[in-house]
Amino acid sequence: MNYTENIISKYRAHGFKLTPQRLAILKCLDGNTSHPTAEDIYIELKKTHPTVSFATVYNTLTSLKDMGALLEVTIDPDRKHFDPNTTPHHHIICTKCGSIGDIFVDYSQALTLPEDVGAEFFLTGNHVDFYGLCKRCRTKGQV
Amino acid sequence: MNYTENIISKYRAHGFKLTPQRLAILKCLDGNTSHPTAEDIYIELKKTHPTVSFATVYNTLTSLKDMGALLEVTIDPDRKHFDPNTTPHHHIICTKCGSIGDIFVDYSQALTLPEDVGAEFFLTGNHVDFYGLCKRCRTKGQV
DNA sequence: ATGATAAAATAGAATTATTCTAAGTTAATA
DNA sequence: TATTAACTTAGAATAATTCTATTTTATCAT
Repeated sequence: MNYTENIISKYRAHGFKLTPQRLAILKCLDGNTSHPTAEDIYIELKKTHPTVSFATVYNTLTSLKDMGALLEVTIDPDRKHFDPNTTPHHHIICTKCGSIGDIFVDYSQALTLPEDVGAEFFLTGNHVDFYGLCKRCRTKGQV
Repeated sequence: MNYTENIISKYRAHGFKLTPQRLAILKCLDGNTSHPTAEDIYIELKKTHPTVSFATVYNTLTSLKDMGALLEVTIDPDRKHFDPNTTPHHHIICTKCGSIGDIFVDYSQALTLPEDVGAEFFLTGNHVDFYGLCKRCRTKGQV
């Protein structure tokens, strides 16, 4: 069962409607590793659904988040990005072009807290951001 | 030389003015580990400088960032937080109360990229966010 | 000390991302 | 096919941040 099919059954299970707009948003997100913003999705949707509104995009994103089928990525200080891949992973960000990539490695073993903090804090997760220059930006020369 | 003295000399070196508002913002930031937002700082400033404006707060924060004396922390999806501690470190976030703590451990040795990614990406830094429940929220029971 | 001046502070308008609202539309079900 | 709760829509509202035009002031040369 792929992403879209999986979520369609989740929508049904929750008694939510399967509207053309929602299906189009799912199609846009399925396998999407570009970490789009709400606006990216809105622009993409406009192509097939010219009357779609931002409210629908945000509403759908919220419903997906609520069902655990979408993650909000807090990396860009200016806007929210979204990630349909909900398996735990980390991100690698190009500080020149802003592109975001995925890193599927579990670093939990190595990421131990200092004793004093670890004794007080109930740890539930971690997330690593890697910074640097992507291949394209490296090649194309300096800023 | 402490934080405030250090920055005062940087301001002088850059030919910037040392205004009472800026000095008050420096005083508010010096040794501040609470990761305040612009509004937090604005509210604090109001106590001693009732006519201060948001523009002054933002302008000063920008000048500090430009001088490398302040870091913008992108952890909260809804607003920017600021950190006067510019030595590399990581953060620990309570998912219940939103408080942000500092972790001064260098995990770089352990945070190696997968070969294929590492070969293409010029890595310059990393940042770890730890998630969980702080002591207070653990103790006070469930949400 | 004083005056000149570039830099900064201020109030409020503008911008941008996101959320809300009210009214019309529709998917799902009986 | 009718009913209805849920959805979509346009546009207003909100909130964080930035911009603008004007007034004020820290600094420096005198």
